[in-house]
Amino acid sequence: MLYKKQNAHFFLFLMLFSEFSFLCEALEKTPSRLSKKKLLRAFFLLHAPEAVTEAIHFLTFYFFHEQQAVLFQLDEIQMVKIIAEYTEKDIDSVRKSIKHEMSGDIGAYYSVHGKSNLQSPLFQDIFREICEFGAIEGENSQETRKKKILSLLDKVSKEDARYLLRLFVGTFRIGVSDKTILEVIFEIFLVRYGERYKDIDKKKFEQIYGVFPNLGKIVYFVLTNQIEKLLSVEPKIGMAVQSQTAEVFFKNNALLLDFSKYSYVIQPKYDGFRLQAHVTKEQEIFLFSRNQILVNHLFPTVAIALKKYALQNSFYGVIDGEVIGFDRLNNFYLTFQDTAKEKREKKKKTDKKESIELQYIIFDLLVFKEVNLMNETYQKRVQIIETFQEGEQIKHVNSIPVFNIKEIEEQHNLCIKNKYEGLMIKDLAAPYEAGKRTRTWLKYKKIQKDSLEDTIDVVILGYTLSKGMRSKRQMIGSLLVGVYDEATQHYVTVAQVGSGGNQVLWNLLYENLYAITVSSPLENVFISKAHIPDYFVTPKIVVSVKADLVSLSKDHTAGVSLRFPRLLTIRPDKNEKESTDIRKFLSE
DNA sequence: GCTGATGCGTC
DNA sequence: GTCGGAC
DNA sequence: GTCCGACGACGCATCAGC
Repeated sequence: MLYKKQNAHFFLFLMLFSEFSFLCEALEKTPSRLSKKKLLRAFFLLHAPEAVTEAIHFLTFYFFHEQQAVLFQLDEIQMVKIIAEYTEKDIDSVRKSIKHEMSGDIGAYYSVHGKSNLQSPLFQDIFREICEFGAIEGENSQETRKKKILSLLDKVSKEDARYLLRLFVGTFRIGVSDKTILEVIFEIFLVRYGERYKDIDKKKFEQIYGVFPNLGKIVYFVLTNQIEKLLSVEPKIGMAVQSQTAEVFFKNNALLLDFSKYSYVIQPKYDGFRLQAHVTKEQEIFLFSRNQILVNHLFPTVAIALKKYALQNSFYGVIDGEVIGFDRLNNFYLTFQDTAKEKREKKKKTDKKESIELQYIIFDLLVFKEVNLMNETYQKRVQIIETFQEGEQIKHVNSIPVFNIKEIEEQHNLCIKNKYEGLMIKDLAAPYEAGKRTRTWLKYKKIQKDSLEDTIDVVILGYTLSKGMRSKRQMIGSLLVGVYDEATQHYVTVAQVGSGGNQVLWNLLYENLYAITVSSPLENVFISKAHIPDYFVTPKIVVSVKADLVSLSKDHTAGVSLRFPRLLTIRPDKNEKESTDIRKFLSE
């Protein structure tokens, strides 16, 4: 009996890959989040902690090779070729089948048409092999990747390959993400340790995850009874904290603000890149992106300037802020697009304009020396920042107190006039909530104010089929839209629109577009290679869309394009030539 | 060595 | 980034 | 209210193929 039990435990430690893919399949089929959580919990409790850790890493795309995140760099067309070759089918028919019958899901295609294969390898072996993708680079690397995929396909059943292939193309579509997994881990904790740690709630778990964003390790601590270790997690200089983000502010949700109870400040909203800077006691600099990726190599000048700043202020700790290009000569901030050009990878600096620098605008302080400030009020954190002296490229955000909506409107007008993206409204009493989108930070962008003014009418030139879950509700994934150019009598494209619009609208559009679908575009319709849709239509139907701004474009044939386009409604009252001349909105 | 297509990561 | 759908 | 995954433009790096 004892032998049998030990044996059973041994067996469970050696989890099969098929067990993992069964879990994925069950999760995918279950619509209810509650049921998904039940499935996950049962799975986590059944398997050994080491196996669960790796399973969670798999589910959250967390693969490392020599401390580097693994990138698959797999060309989707290449993937189709591999599958076609392996299953001895014609490439074009495979491609078409994936698009039309499988909602763009290469994994689903393979689970039906793949090679039958009864083997089921150990999960940990597959996991290890996946990590090895991180070592592949350079010339002929696509060939090496191809071989690796072929060898993996040889090892797993066609059903199991479904999630493997989805991993490579970057989507699981099982309706489970980190938040759900964290909840499950918390529930396991509650059952096991709830009695002993009565004051530990879900919020505490979220806080831990916020400063220690590694679900695999968190579950390992819980499953191996290392609760004290887990609960003592603190933000650590050198380890990225999850960024706090803001909710959108609308005129009609201004009720979120309670001026009688709370104090608020506004700050200009800079249209650059979020940057979290860590300075160690030894003056070592770590720069992290919004998604906790180390980006020192992208902003070398910021790192140098920060070092000076730290030295000057005897500072070490963790800072949050925004990095944005600034033209010193002409005294203006660069557009987002231009700031992006200032990022440096391996590129040489030859084209660099002398008067342009990257500024780092600091707006929060999470750790100062040995002290964790995340649970202090924002007021206190800002006060500490203001005791520091600004540096050459290192600036402090300007906070202005506001006492009513009218003042917010005034400040908003001012910010727009000064070419900021808008403004941020921050609650001075709030702590820093790592990884949360909170109402203690609100973003108020230009578009939210002048929504009517910025509505744009465009004509539909083509459409592309929807993928994944969306394909269960509607045929269309996105519309290729453009404008009519009077001067040249051409239709030129300005955007693809796939966000916005409800199911009813999209299905109505499909009915209308189906009837005017043509096999090739008319002669006066100009579409670049980068935007060839699945189907072309005769220019006829006009829709109104909303966008944040108009920017210069290389790929859209209008020469300009819409940033963050979303669908609003059909305009049956307009004909194909009555589109908005959006060039006049170009922001520079 | 150049070009075009594509992935990755930012917003 | 925006957005709608499902819970 | 929260979570999830559809969908967008764009710049840079990378690599296949010429």
